[in-house]
Amino acid sequence: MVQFILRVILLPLLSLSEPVKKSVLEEYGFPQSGTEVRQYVGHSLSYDQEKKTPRWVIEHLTKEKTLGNEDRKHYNFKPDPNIPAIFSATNEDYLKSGWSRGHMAPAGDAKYSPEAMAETFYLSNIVPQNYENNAGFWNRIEMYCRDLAERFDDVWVVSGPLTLPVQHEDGQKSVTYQVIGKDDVAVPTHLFKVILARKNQSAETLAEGAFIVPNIPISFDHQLPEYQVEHEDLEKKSGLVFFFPQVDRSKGVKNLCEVDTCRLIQLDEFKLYIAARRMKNAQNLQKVEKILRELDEAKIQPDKYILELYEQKKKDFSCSEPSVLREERRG
DNA sequence: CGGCCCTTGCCA
DNA sequence: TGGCAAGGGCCG
Repeated sequence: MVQFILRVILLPLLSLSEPVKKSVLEEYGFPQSGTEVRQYVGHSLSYDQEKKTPRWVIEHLTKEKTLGNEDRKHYNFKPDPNIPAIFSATNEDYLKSGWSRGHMAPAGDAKYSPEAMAETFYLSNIVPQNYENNAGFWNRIEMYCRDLAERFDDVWVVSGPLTLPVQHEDGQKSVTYQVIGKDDVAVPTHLFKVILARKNQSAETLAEGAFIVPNIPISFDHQLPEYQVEHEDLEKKSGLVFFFPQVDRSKGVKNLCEVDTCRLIQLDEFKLYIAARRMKNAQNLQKVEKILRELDEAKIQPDKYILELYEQKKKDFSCSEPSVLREERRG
């Protein structure tokens, strides 16, 4: 009888007062990693709350999206309102830091939509980038991607920062990277880009290239294939998997630089492009003349497009009523 | 195209 | 008065 009372009545009571011990995980939850994917009009990203930069940014580029007249001059960099302030970079972090605010999803890919363009200026889409790299080599890659969208129907681009290890003289390896501003925004040692292109929605035409670019000045005599790496190599270095779930890879993927050119614009072409841009925006005859003079000094032959612009501008500035600027030919 | 910086003008 | 937004000039 005593045994019965112990076993059937007391033990259950004891176990009720002393329930199965919960794990710390169950009791307190777990650290919120903040690795969820954020969706914007023109791009999606995973944000790195420690580094105060994106981890990766993906965009779907089409020929249509490269059209449009939205002007980046009307937009400013600002903290992403969707990211808690303690995890966000600020403009002050970048100011006089020696590093520029480099877009991952380029503003030039968002000219079709004011919302999309405004969102590319959120600091969640920005990493500290070397000035010359940003305006030069990286810019040329972005131009190549837009050009690629002319030849392919769908282009997906994944971009992001890397902090890669270096080997020291004693053979040991370590990861070090600069941080800037009061928020310690991480300066990447390298940037990566994965470019996937497809024609006519057919898996047979899939072509991909993966690239790792050091965050330093890279002159115009360098070309994209120099920085191409194996898909798996980038996955290993970045800790990311670039699998593009919406894309059928079963038929295999070709090497982008074998199927397409991977040719970046040359210095003369670049200067001509810049000159045409400036010509379009020039507000008086003196500036227009100066642009042509500088081209001449650089021994660059003006092309038909820029000469047409020149003639149009001359007319506009001599007449009292400027004619409406014609539709631009170049994106 | 990619950026920086200075001036202006507005408002609390 | 100081801070912010917009615009213009400048450079690669």
